[in-house]
Amino acid sequence: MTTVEPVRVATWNVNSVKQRVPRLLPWLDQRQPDVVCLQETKLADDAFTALLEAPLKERGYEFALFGETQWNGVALLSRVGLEDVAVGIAGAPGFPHVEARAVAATCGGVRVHSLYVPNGREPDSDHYKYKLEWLAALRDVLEAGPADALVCGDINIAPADADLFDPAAYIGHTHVTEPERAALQAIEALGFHDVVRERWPDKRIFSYWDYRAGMFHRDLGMRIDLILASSSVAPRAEAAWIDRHARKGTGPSDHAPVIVDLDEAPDGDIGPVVPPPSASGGNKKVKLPQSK
DNA sequence: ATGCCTGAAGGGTTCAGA
Repeated sequence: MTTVEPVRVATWNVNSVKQRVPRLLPWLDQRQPDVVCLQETKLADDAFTALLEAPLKERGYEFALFGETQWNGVALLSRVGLEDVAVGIAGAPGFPHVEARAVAATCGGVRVHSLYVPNGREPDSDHYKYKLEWLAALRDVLEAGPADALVCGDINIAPADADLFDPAAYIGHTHVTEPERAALQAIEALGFHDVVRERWPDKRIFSYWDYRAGMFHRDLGMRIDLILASSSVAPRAEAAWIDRHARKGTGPSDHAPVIVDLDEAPDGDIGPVVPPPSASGGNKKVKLPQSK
């Protein structure tokens, strides 16, 4: 079933949800997202539930979790339905055990993936190979999945040099190598659109700033947290931005949330919105906004 | 120094992050 309501979707690497509760709950109240993908929760599922079940339920959210005690951990919050939850990426390798890096569900008619892609550490390391294999498995899952989909999360790849404060400083490092960017492009070749970059083609926009050395205040960051919308969903993206405000102040994550507002499903999915002229009598004509 | 912060585990320090 396809939703007819506008939906606000966000993704945020919170760098320990336990430490971030004083920022997360006010941010939910302020931004009112309908679907929230969290990464680096760093909390086992029972501890997450004990910590957040009450405040999330109070705000109308159901949630799906894939956590572990120390590292990684992803979550998916939704107040527009949470169906067919899938934990992990089928066919993806572990390191060596399967890490808590993916959870997906269908929310308001859209398949939403909350992802924490492996870091890669050093090019050609075992961890780097793991990252590339993991991304290849993700691509296959997306190819086999529903057409209406959103890929959200800490992708740990800067799609282009414009997504780095100092491209020269990153040459030879992970997040920018050709195989990593090719893995992202293989996902985009399925029809996925980087909706934030498409909305702000020339803007300096980052989603991560190192805690050290005043990097945020000097706006020296990277854009590695992405929302990719499938070809059927991308036209519904009415707004797309990075919520830099959430990186300010006391006790922030080192990542900022990324937010996309989806307008209601297109006419073809929900029937005509405007009645035919013969049924509208003497209504004056109005100029409709051009669809993008 | 070549990780300048931050967080987790668990122990008085180490590993991880990008």
